[in-house]
Amino acid sequence: MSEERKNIYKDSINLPKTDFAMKADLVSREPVMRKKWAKDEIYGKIRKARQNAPLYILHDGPPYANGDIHMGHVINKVLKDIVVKYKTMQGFDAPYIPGWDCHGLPIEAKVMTELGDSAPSMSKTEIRQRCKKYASNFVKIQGKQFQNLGIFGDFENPYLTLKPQYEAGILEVFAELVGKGLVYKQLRPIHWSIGCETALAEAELEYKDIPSPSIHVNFPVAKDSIEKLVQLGLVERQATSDGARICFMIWTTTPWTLAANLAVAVNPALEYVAVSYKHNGENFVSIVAKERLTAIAAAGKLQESDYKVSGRTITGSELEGLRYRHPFVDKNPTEKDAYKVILANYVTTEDGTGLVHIAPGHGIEDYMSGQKYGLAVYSPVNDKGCYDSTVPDWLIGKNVLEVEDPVNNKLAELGLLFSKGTLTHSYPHCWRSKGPVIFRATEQWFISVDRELPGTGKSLRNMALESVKSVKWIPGWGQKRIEGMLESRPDWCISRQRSWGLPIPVFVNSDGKSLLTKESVLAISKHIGQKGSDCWFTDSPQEILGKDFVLPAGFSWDNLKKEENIFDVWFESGCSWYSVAKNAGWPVPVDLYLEGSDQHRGWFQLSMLPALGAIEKPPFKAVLTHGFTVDEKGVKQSKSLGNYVNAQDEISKYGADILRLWVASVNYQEDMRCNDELIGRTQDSYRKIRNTLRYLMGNITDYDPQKDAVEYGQMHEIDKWAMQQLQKLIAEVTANYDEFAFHRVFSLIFNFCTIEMSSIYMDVMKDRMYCDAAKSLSRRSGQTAMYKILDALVRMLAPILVHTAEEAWAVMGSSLVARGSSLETESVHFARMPAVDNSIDWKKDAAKWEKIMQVRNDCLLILEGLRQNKEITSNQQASVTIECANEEELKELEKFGAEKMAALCIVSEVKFIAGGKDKRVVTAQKSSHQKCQRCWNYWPTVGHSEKYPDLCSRCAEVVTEIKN
RNA sequence: GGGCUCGUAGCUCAGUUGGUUAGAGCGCACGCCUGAUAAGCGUGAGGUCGGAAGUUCGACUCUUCCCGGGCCCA
Repeated sequence: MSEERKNIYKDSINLPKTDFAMKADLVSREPVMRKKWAKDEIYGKIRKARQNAPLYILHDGPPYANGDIHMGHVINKVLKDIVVKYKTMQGFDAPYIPGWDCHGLPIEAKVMTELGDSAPSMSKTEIRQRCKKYASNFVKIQGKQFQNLGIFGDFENPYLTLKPQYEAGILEVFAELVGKGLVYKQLRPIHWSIGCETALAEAELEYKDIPSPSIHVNFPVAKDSIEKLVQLGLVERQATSDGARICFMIWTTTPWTLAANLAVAVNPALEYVAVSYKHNGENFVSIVAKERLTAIAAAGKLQESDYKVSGRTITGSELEGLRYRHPFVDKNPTEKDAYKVILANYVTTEDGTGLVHIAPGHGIEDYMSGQKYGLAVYSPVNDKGCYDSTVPDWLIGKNVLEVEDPVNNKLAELGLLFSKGTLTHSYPHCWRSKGPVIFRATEQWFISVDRELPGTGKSLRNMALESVKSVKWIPGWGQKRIEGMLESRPDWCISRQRSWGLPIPVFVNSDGKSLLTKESVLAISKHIGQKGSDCWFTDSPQEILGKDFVLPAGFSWDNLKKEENIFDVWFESGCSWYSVAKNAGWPVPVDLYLEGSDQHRGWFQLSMLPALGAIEKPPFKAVLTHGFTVDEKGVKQSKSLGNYVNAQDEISKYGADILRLWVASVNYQEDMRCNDELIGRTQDSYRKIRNTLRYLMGNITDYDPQKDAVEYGQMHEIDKWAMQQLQKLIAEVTANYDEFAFHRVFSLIFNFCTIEMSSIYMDVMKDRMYCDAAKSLSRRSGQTAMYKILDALVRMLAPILVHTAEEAWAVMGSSLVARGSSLETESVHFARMPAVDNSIDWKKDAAKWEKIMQVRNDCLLILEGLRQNKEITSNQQASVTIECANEEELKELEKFGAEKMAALCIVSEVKFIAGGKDKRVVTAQKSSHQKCQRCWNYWPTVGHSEKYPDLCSRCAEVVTEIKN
């Protein structure tokens, strides 16, 4: 055959042609697209286009305005964007207003570090200005980084917790809570830096190993309780008459807190015994945990022969309520009951005696137990770390860090110091003064979760536990999780002793009485809403409250002092449902909150409480949570472990669509394994999807859906099959999008591209698309199917592959994408999700096609045998005989047609015959026919044409037509 | 230590109310094609379902315990 003739044939073939490049080149292509979106103000246009559509509100949880974004941000924001884009494509008006948490300690701490030595000379207002600048800078940086992921939203007008208007919203919610009597002031232990005379947050603590005193102390059991111990059988009556000192033995590393001791805690489940021994010549019987006996004896340098253990063992729960005498405080300094044994689960046998000395004013657990047992929050220590006058004379005025010896000496003098040693352990220190931190109770503001709201008969806790049931939690176990947290949570401490935040709007008069009413808060909110919270530090009380504000009795303008506590930032972000929704005109509850599962304790819970307090409704209808990234072994990622994935690097290396596809491909409800390799592997899936789109596009360049469409009823059998598979795909993809099961969406689409399209349909269709006459009905039939598949695929991919879908949409051009609206032509993100064509019943033919595909698989397997024996190279060279074991099957296959089966298997020819023994038998051999020089098929009709003896009759016809 | 949660082939996922030899795709190996070509097709090898015990005629699916992760607390 001459070269010339070969070229003629090749030129007569309809090969795929498209501008949709095989190489994605996402890294350089994506930014161009984003610029165009920004220039065209696509987000604003989408909003406008949907302005009369039903609302779907996903309310963004504010990330902290600090640092570059990491994988956690990527997952969270991409998931949100997929939801928003999908809902938009389903016809909803789904706005997305991003927000940032701007106040709080991490920023203040960072700024203080940057300021260094100049910090102490600066005013609060100056420091706050720096903080504001710092936060605003990161809002810009992160906003840019989020948009680089292809996220659409109102990034020009995000909600920021530092905006005056937002702050006013917080105060309006707070006013409601105040009005309902939920806000109160109480002592509570916090970390206190003596050097800086300030409260410290967890983040301001530095843990250092230091030696501390380690002492075992005997607390004498009160007389009536000794009798009880005898009755319990723990102490022998003999011992009481022998004059032995019966004691509860405790262990502590902070002797200075003993002065504030109000109780002794035991674990209800642990076993306790009484041990008798001699100490400095006196007889003792001490109650200790059985498990700690040996260690205690060793600490007191007792040999095994030196002590005797009571026969009986009792559990801690039996000790509850027994009383003791304080070793050196004669009279209980508080108004409330004290000096008794209480129960606490946190008491362990890891160290100590199994009995824990409790000072509710000097430890968080102590405080919690104290609340439970109605103990006072006794904290006889002032700002400078010195005892006040309520302690015994010999301690008054002394610095608590310098009383180790006096306390030990006093205990020794009383004969109650069982042992004295030192212990090195990790202890918190102040990050600025570097000195050890103490726990000390100061006055804090709380929101009560157990007080009843007026007129409801319910507390916030009751309401929360009830309303949790009306919220849809995705996944479902989220409900159990948050319920557990709500059941056990203490009152919410909302005050912080810092500068960078919204001041708690409280005035105090000269008697120390607080001015905090619904009216006062609302008045302040009005002022702050206009001037911002800086005005709290600059304006006078009268300016802040307004001239017309009427002071309640007992207050006058000349004796009002501002408090300087600020709100816990969680209260600020917990009011976003109000501040943001009010401004945007959204109905509350909103449709969806979507955050990491750590927010069950955080934002979800702390949004519910203010909302329930203010409007008696939860702020959301549904809450979706995702897990966290772990490394390839499933271990938490951290910079120190070196298994950290830098999100910025990944984005700039692979492009946003790869990251997005990765997010969509994994089950976010669990931990997500993540490293560079795993993200890189997503490229393989991406390429398969991209090439599928490319091939479909290439085959419909000469197709016009307006003129060339073939009706479903007129379509080729195999095209009908493809159309049916498409309907099935659309139904399943949509259902999974609706359930936020994006990894199933991915898997469905990807498998559709790989199996139904690439491996079956597109392979089979080559002959018809390339070789049939360009305008033939058979080719148009295939094009119609391919067009519909392409169109649907691009739409279904759009929420995930935002850039690639847009690129495909653009290449497809207006002739292929127009749907009446010019906006739809402009961007795929205006388009609608495809809907199932109800006139196509994909379920009806499913069984038939399953059988046919089975036969096809049998054929391919036999052909592979021929190929390995080198009898054939391509399947086109083979003739296949299918022997059917039963008549029904034979009929069924004959009805389908041998020619179609040959096309489906891409072989020379297929024969169906009756036979086979008990199952279908497929045999194949090299075809005896000639190869058509145009279509390369070994068809019986090759040579039939006189004019083109090297062609099959189909090709001869097509070529003749072209020549004419 | 507590609450919630996860553990199916190298990877990402399916496995319906417990029921025949545990599936898919990717990756890998081998082969084919060279008219989707830094593409495409086929075949194959890989799990006994984290481990142990139990319930059951029968468990990846139920129970208990253990091991190893994660989030949140302490």
